[in-house]
Amino acid sequence: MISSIAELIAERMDAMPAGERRAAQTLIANYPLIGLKTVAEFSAAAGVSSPTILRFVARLGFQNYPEFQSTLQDELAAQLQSPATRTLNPPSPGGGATPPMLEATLDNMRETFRHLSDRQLADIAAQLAGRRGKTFLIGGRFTDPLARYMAAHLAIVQPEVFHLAGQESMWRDRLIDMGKRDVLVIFDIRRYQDSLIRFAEKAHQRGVQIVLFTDQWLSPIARFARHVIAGRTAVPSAWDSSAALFVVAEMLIATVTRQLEVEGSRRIRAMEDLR
Amino acid sequence: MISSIAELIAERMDAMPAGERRAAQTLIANYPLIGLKTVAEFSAAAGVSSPTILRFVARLGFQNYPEFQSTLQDELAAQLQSPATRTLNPPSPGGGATPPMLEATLDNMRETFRHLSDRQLADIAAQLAGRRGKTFLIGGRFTDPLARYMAAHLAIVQPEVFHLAGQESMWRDRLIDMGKRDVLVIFDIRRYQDSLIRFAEKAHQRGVQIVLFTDQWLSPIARFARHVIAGRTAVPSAWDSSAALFVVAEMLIATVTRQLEVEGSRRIRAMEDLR
DNA sequence: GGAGCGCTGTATCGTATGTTACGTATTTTG
DNA sequence: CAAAATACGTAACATACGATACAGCGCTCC
Repeated sequence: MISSIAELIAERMDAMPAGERRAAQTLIANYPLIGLKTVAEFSAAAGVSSPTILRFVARLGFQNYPEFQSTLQDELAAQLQSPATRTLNPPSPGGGATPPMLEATLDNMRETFRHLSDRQLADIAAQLAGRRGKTFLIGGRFTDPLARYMAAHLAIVQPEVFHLAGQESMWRDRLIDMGKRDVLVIFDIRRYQDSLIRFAEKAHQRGVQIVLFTDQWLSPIARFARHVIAGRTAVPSAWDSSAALFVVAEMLIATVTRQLEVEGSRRIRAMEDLR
Repeated sequence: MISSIAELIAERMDAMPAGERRAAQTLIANYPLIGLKTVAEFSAAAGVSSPTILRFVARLGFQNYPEFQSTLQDELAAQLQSPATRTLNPPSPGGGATPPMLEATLDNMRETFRHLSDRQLADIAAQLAGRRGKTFLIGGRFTDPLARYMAAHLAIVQPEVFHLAGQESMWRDRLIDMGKRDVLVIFDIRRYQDSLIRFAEKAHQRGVQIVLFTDQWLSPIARFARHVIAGRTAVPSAWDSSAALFVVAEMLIATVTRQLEVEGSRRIRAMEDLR
């Protein structure tokens, strides 16, 4: 089974004429980036003419150059998105091999945070801690527990935190209470739920600031969101993993708590007195 | 010092208008491949028009789109040629190293799994997948969302999965339905809740098999539990982290799903038909 | 409430890019 | 060694891509 273009080339290289073989070699040498550049650049790097490059990709079975490039890009995307192939990983102490699923989860978290700036986290935390308005949280079928988890914590350090639960009609009616001073935290990963999208749109129209937790393919809600957190979800399982989003949520909780330290601890003490 | 485009974007994202921010987000979400495609494809993915994409790259300081693409390619080339620098020197967009909290969370997971044998996980999964009895899930104040999350998934691949919600009196009465063929999954970390402990004890007396998710100090429920999963919870935050337990839960969900593959997929198909 | 500014999308334009035709060079074969 | 076939590059072509001008719209700030 031939999976990558590199293999395909290696297999047919011998059956190629001299010029095309040079093209093949230069492509392998700096794989796959040369193939993503223009035909002119490729041909210059290989020291052959443009038509030779085109004949080369034609011989590989592609209809035209763009098709060849698309395939290369897809291949690259697969490589980048599953860093499982990465050789360097912190060696698991104790000698026991870490299960693939844990491996993937840890990678997901690292990847997620790699694309998440401190600045962005700080901004979101500030928005949540800024006590000017109310905070609403809601999630989809599988992610609603994350919304609950976050709500459970935030509700302790500050007032006016509401988790939107129950039937759609229930929380849709809560829109009436939302304004531009308020924040709506939404969790939505594939398959994106229409009800949530509609809700987000209406909230957006009312000027509500939306913080979206989604996957790397971005829920359509991203269109309405002030802040978007894109977590990696791919794991060797029948389900997507929300673990990375969970960790981001915990970090936000921690940051918000720290910012509200003074009032927060006062609240907590008052709460304990109430028991 | 700004080395990657991702950093550059993270820094200027806030100063961007809505449309360009959407472009930035989609680029970050599938970094960097979208940026290597044509302007038309990029704009379609971001849900904006082509000129917005061009204004976006212009704002990043590039003279034109090809220049932007070249920079992305160079960056990618550097990454591909030395995969070592990728993990050792993770170019986090914020410019800083991995945040301490993420560091601690990752450590927690590794530690948690180090003390968790495959055998134990397999046993628990078998217990959950063994379809002889019902499955109940419940959690404490902060961990109940984890119970919900697990219940949401398990309920799809097998029947008779119940999350115990609402007031204490509610689920206490459900004890009547529980017997020795049933499994009760409990999440309980500090500060351990009396109500949960009482509930676990009564369930144990009825012969219910208890699977306990707790922290490293072990909830008192451990005494009644058939299986105990002790997750690390310490992080530099005012709160404990449930992330490790979350990951264990996800892994169990995955394993159970795999074991029930045949019946599970039949169930899923039947469910989709019902829509 | 009105005027000004800034952002965004539509439509058009110029051009760089991939593609093809054709002539020359090079190798292969009888 | 000659003749044919294949390979390669030059040059002309068409398409699709990036770039730009302009108008509509919403937003902010007097």
